[in-house]
Amino acid sequence: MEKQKLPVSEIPKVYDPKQVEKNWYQHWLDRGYFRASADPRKKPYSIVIPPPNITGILHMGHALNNTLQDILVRYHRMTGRQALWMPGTDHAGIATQNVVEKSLREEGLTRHALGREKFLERVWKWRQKYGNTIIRQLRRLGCSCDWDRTRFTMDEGLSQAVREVFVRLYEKGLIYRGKYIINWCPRCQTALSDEEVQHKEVTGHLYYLKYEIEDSGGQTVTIATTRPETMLGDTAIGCHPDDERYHHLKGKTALLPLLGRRLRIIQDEEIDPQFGTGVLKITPAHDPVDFNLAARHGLEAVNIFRPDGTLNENAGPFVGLDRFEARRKIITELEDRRILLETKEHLHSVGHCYRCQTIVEPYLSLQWFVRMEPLAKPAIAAVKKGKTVFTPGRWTKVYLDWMTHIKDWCISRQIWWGHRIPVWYCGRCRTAEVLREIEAGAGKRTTGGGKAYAEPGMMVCRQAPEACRTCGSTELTQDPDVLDTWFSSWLWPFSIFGWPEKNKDLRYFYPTSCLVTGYEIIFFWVARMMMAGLEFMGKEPFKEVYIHGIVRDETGAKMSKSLGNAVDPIRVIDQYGADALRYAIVSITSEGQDVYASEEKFEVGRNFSNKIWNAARFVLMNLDPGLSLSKPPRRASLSPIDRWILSRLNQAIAGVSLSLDRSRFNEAVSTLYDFFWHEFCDWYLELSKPAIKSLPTQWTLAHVLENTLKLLHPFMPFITEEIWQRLPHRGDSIMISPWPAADKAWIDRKIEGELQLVVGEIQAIRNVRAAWQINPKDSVTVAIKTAREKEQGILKDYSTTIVQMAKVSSLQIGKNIKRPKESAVANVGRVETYVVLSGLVDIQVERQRIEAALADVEKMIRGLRSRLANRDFLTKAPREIVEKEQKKAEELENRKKRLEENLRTLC
RNA sequence: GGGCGGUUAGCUCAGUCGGUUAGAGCGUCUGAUUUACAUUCAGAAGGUCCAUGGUUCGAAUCCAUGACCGCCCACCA
Repeated sequence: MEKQKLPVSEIPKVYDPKQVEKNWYQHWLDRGYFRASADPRKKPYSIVIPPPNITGILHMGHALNNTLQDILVRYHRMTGRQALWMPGTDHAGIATQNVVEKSLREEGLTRHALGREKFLERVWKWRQKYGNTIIRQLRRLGCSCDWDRTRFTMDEGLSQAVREVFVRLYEKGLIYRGKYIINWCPRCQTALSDEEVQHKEVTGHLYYLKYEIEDSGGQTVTIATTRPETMLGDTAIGCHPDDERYHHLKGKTALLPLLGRRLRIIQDEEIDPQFGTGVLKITPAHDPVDFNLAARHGLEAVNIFRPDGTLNENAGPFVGLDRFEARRKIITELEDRRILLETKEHLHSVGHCYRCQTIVEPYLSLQWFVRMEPLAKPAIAAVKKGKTVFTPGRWTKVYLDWMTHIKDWCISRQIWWGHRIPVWYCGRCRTAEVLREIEAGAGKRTTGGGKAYAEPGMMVCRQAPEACRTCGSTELTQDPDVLDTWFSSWLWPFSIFGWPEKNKDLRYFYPTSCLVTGYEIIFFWVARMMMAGLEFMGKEPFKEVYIHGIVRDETGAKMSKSLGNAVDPIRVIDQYGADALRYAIVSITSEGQDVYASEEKFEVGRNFSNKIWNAARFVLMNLDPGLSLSKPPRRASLSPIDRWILSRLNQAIAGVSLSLDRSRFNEAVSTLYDFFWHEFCDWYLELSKPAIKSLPTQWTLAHVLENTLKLLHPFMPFITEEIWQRLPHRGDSIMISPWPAADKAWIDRKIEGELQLVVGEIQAIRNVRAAWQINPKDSVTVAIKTAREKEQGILKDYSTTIVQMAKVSSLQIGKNIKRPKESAVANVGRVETYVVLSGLVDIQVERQRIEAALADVEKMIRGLRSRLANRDFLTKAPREIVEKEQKKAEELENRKKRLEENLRTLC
């Protein structure tokens, strides 16, 4: 974009982000600055985006997550690394299917009515229409992803990687199929992994039921349960073998109320005698504990639910009822028959579907699983050895705990949108008998020891086979299920580079440098990527995992669209600008803590943008057209004030770089805010006004501004580019300009210290003015004829400057006298009003002021003296601390003397 | 049941290796305006750093115990 330099007078007073953001983003795209490719001359820096769901709409969590990534990428790009940010989206199996099904419902359609193929066409269409919303929104945020490389988890290449991984794991004996209790969502009608179930504490009820013992003359046993409807599937009852209360039940049989089924009475160590009555009803098909007990004791499993959560034929008179309705009916029935003895409130946690919040049902069904333990071992080792580091470190433990107690991963989903399981079955080989055997194989783990799981007539292939390998039949059907969404996401860090093909990008950019994500997907995603990366690439997928907090609203609720409390980042960008949003969200994110977003935070960001804008406006207004930034003036020609701000600048460069290297984003941004606003603008800009015609000062203004813009660029890319383009810069864009290096030669602690003293003096004068209650309107009398004038060196220079600025005048306080008309005074700006004539002092007030100050100083001196008199302190504290304190004490003594002298002269 | 995080100004929060008189933003109050910026500037008020005990010359910071708030994990029938 060729930008005509506006005459300064036409730079608007208020920063307007709209056009600026659009133009510069397009400029960056046009010039290809986001692109990165393998370049052996440079060090790589790579990040893969946590792929947002295609159903996603940018929320504050995304804004935080992606701003942090963009900061890292932009920073490292400027430091000269080959920085790549790989973007992409996730097909989000269940979530997307739900969305499309919902839109079908509005048309009065169901996916079943439509059929699998037609339905998938609809999903693809939906994806084409809405699936890139979030990508567009990320661009508005300013994300510098290499968009040409954008991937989608259902792209052909990534799908191929999925099949490859499935087959390899299968051949290694790490994938098997089996009939187990899994988490079933009756609404989505699919299996869920353990991680996809959210447990919530709810107050339910504990029902005490009376079961009759067979042939015992009416003896009964009382059993406590939270889910009475599952009694219909009971096939046994049990107690702890050492529970003396129930020894008389050994070998007996109980009778199931309502249905009259005969129930074995078993003993098992796993049954807790403390819970309820100590007797457990055993429902193998609907409870994981019971399922295990049943496997040990050879009990039959009776399934009483249909996939949609209604009761099936096994439920006798309750067939067809919904599970919760059935619960109510059964309770009433049991009450009527006096089988329900007691109902107590009971706090327990109930699993909910993470997609639709329906209560999840433990359900016995045939599913595919990944055997995780062998995969977890290297993933544990890699983190223990520090190959991958978590920031903040406390997540290491969370990760390791989960990995150590890892359970097998249920990967099949009974939905249509996703990667179809690459398994085919031969209709001829799978006779009714074979199928019965498979069905009957509940609980038997048929694989292990490196051998592939096998079923007659089953083929696991990378491509659809033409014919059955055993009998040659072409009567083949593919497994109808699809894979868990995360089965493609866990390959993301290498599948996006074209794995299994070995190529330059993979070699150059893998392992990636940093993964930025929230803690809610450590188990879903981070841990599994570690396993996949180590298994298939032989290397950890990232050097660092940066875990940030969750964005909440002011009341602490997790922001979500459904709660209606979400602050829409796009609205914030429209209203305040992307830079303001980015600044705000970073400034409130301290390491790993959850953050609370609110309107006022974005206002602070907008105000900061505007401050930057106006400071730049001032500098540009005063810059000599011939000034060259690349030709620094001789050091001697710089005023002490110039040298002060240059020193401060270099401290800021060092501080910001260090903070970024340590991933302390909020620290970096606050350093910049303080430096820019409270040092550069409040002091330097004001003090530069009298010297504004001086070229060295102009150079300093422009130089400090330019370098601060660079430091700010990763955080606030748009406004920094806009201003930088108006400066006499070199190069095409700030985003590819080199990151400033802190030049130690410029850091001058002496000048900083001395100017701090002067600043202190000015502050003291401000205080005097306040104490005297001088209305500056009346009292522009300005002088700094203090003792300081006699002092040597910088202090004197500085005081002189102020005197010059102020144009000492002899106006008197209290009279409404017009301000002097000298232009110099007008130019002085705000500083002028701070400086006040000494001499015309209310002696009483001044004495009070000095006495108060003296008291303060004396108090501090007492504290210091007692410390310095302490032998332990002198011998045990580090020397530099002691020296610092001694110096401080001296300074205080001097100050005290001055104050006392002032007091004497007053009297 | 296990684990993690938090408790600092009226509000929201920083506070690194234990070391000056504990900071910021917002809010409140007082004042400023020929100004790059009212999306601005100056000033003031406002603190038992959750409690108790310990370590230390020195603790908001380290240790122990407890309280309260929040989160995560677990086969809490």
